[in-house]
Amino acid sequence: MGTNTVKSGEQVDRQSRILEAALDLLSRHGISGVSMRAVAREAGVALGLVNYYYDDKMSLIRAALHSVDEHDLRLVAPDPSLAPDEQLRTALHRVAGAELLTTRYLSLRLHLWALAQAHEDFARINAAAFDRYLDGLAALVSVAHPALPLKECRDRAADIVVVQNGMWLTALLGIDKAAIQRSIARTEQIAFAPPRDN
Amino acid sequence: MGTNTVKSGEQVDRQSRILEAALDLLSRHGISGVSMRAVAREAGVALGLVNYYYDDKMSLIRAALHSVDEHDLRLVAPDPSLAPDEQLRTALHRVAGAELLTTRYLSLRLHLWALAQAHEDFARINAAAFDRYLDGLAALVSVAHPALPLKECRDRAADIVVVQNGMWLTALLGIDKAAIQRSIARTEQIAFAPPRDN
DNA sequence: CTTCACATTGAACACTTGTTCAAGAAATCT
DNA sequence: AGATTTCTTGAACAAGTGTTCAATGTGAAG
Repeated sequence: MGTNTVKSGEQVDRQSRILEAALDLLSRHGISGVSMRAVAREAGVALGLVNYYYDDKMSLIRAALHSVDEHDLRLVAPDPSLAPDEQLRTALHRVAGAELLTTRYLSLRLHLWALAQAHEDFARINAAAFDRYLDGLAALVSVAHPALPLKECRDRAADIVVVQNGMWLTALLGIDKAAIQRSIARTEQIAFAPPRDN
Repeated sequence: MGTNTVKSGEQVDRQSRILEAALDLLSRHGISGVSMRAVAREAGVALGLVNYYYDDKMSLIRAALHSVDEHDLRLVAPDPSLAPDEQLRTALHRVAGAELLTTRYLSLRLHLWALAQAHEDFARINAAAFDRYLDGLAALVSVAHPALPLKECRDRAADIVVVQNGMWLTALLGIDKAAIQRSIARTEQIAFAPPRDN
């Protein structure tokens, strides 16, 4: 068991090819474009193999959701090689980076949100991932702003997330880049604001 | 022709019952929950009648999209009975009002966005509606802030929309109301900021 | 009344869907 | 080598899909 022995050719293992195909179809055509047959075709495998690696269609979508959630979490992962406030600043800028503002990722995120609205099962997974993201962001704020009470850090993280979600959504609708840049500046402003004034 | 003669009973005309059913199903179960049969069942009519009023499934969804877009536009409609800055302020508060933060509307909006991502056809309609919304908001800003150049008004409107989209999305994910309230304050801050400082 | 346009029905069509399964290929083990 | 476990295939099935259409109901105009 353990890691599979490498196949003779150089092709990736079929299971992740299948998952990748599902992610691609989901981002391009939405959930109604993700049929087991379409996934099999896109991955270049037989229909039966999709059901071999993933019991259900549900399991397949769940795996896709999980993979995107993991990707999201990496956005707010601490980077010890940077100064505290640089960690926070680069994290805030990452959400408008080239890889992220790619339509594929944004579209994927949108379709998964929509899916979470439709199925209680996905809603739970999504909410949990969202909380972890919020925690990660709050931690970055706290490290960059040690004097700030934790409650306030979480509030700021929540405020930042609102703007970030707005940026993601608005980027999908094709608004001008300038508004995105101004919104990034706004998240920085929230993050690095003086400790409170009331 | 013209308005139909009123049916004997007090029930609404079937066409709008069908559209309403489609909206309901879309908001609750997403696009894959909207089958012609499900719509007919929900509306309490026979299957054939759905295809009688709407040629396609596409036409039905298009009508749903159109109806929500109209609702969106009404959010930024000018209200001559109010003072200019009150018009803008109430419009900004409306997006977090009880009717709007209802899950049904938000969910609908989300699923329609997702649909627009999947079908070029819907994408165009959606983009056009989005532009009209942006124009409406920019007009409100302009009226409340007569000295401000029009370009600046549009920029502020774009910034506000980013935050509003974020609020809508985040409300769906069930974040605390406090963050929403702070975000509304942020939109006001953007709208009523002094004319520029650089 | 008859006529006629409109509204409404549900059966029927061809097609796609998710899932199962017996069969076979390929790798691993003894 | 054979034995065994793991992959991989595509046919088959029942259920669901959008769309069409001949049949019927309904109410107003002639």
